[in-house]
Amino acid sequence: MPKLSQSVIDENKLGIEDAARTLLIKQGFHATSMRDISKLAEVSLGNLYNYYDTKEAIFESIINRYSNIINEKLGEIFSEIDEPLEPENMRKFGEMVGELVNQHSDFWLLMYIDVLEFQNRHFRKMFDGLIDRMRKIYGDKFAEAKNRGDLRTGVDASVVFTTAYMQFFNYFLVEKLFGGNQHLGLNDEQALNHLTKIFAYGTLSEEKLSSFKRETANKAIVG
Amino acid sequence: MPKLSQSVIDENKLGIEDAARTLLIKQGFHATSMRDISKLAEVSLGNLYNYYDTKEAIFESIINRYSNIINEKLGEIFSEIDEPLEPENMRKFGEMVGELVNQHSDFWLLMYIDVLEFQNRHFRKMFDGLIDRMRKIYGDKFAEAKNRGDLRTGVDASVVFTTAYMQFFNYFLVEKLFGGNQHLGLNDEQALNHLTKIFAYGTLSEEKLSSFKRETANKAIVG
DNA sequence: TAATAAAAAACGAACGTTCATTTTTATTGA
DNA sequence: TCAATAAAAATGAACGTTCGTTTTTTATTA
Repeated sequence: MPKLSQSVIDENKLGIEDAARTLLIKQGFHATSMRDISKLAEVSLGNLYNYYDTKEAIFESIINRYSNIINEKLGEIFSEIDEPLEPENMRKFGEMVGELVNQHSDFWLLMYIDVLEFQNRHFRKMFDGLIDRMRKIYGDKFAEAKNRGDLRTGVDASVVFTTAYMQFFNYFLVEKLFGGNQHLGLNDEQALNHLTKIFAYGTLSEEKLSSFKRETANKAIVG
Repeated sequence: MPKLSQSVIDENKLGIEDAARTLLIKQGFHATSMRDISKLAEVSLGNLYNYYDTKEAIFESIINRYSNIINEKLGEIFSEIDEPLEPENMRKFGEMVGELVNQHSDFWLLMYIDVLEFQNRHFRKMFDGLIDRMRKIYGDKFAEAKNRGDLRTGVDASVVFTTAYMQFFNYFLVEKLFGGNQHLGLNDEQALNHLTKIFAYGTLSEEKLSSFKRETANKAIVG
């Protein structure tokens, strides 16, 4: 029969990758066999090799496809946050990061597969130079906030926001994948409030803070 | 021959587990074969089964042994921190967590193996009820700090400290295993300073903070 | 009918585990 | 003190499966 149209090929590949992803996140890379994939995808074993050269090629294709989705979602999240340093917005940001993690936890399972099997070859770009990307998105806002005097001296807004991103991210990952079971002793709502509070206002009371400022010792830390 | 002395058995098991761990963290669970382990441990394939019932049993024994070491190291770290909320101490704490992560990054690779292959069955206890353990260790100190008025109102010291722990932990893990490559745009020393600053004093200037307090809106967040 | 997709069969290699056999050595009796 | 012994430890070939991949055969349709 003649060559399949590209759209049909794409559909078939999507079906295969859906099946493969389901299995991969459930049991890892090596524990997932090509026979498992062919069975779940309802495609013959041999035919898989008409679409992909190797098993790893399936894994890579899944990651590439999924990365695009995640980056898109992240872009949506960032675009919704216009004033990233406002506590309300930071909390909202954390909330959206939490939804992303919970809705797509399998994506991060794929990342762990990548860390273990491929030294994170395919996922390195997720974290490499993370702060530069934040600066690209919010650099102007950060500069404005600084000029307005919104920021404590010695604190870099892009570091704060990137740190907050990592913290929210990690909080929900631990809850979802690592059996955190309310590891902060709070439900998600309360945790979001508390984390936001810490990032915005810190821990120490103003009295304590000013007593610290009177001392000379903590040059590197006191800002 | 009569039974080997327990000390010899323990030595032999240690040798096997050292080899197995080396391979597991390099290539994952399913990619590591019993033959690989027997070769590196210089023990015959069959003899492995005199020491362990299954391959998974080797994995479990490694985790149990390693968990004890890590918990001991964590205990040492905690015991060195007498005033956990003092910025200097918090920074010191972060530094020690960093050393722990860097010296034992393979331990957390084992955790990712566990997440993928065994739904984190063996590692759940690492995070489950984490904050309760922190309260057990520092509860008195936290209460004292609160009574002294060191803490911003509405901020729970045990949440702060647990959060800081997670943040330090995650920062070094990302750098070590996920290709972070100075993902905060700072070297480790600077990052420690900056993170400590955030936890102690927060982000917002006092002017900004007081203007927030005048508003009625952010009841949940403003503390 | 010619070209291509899909399916089926087959490949050698490797897997975890078992087991008959050999080697080792702590104990024993003298 | 030291062979003899018996029980445990160590061995490596072999088992039945399963692996990723290749090759061959069959089905489909412009």
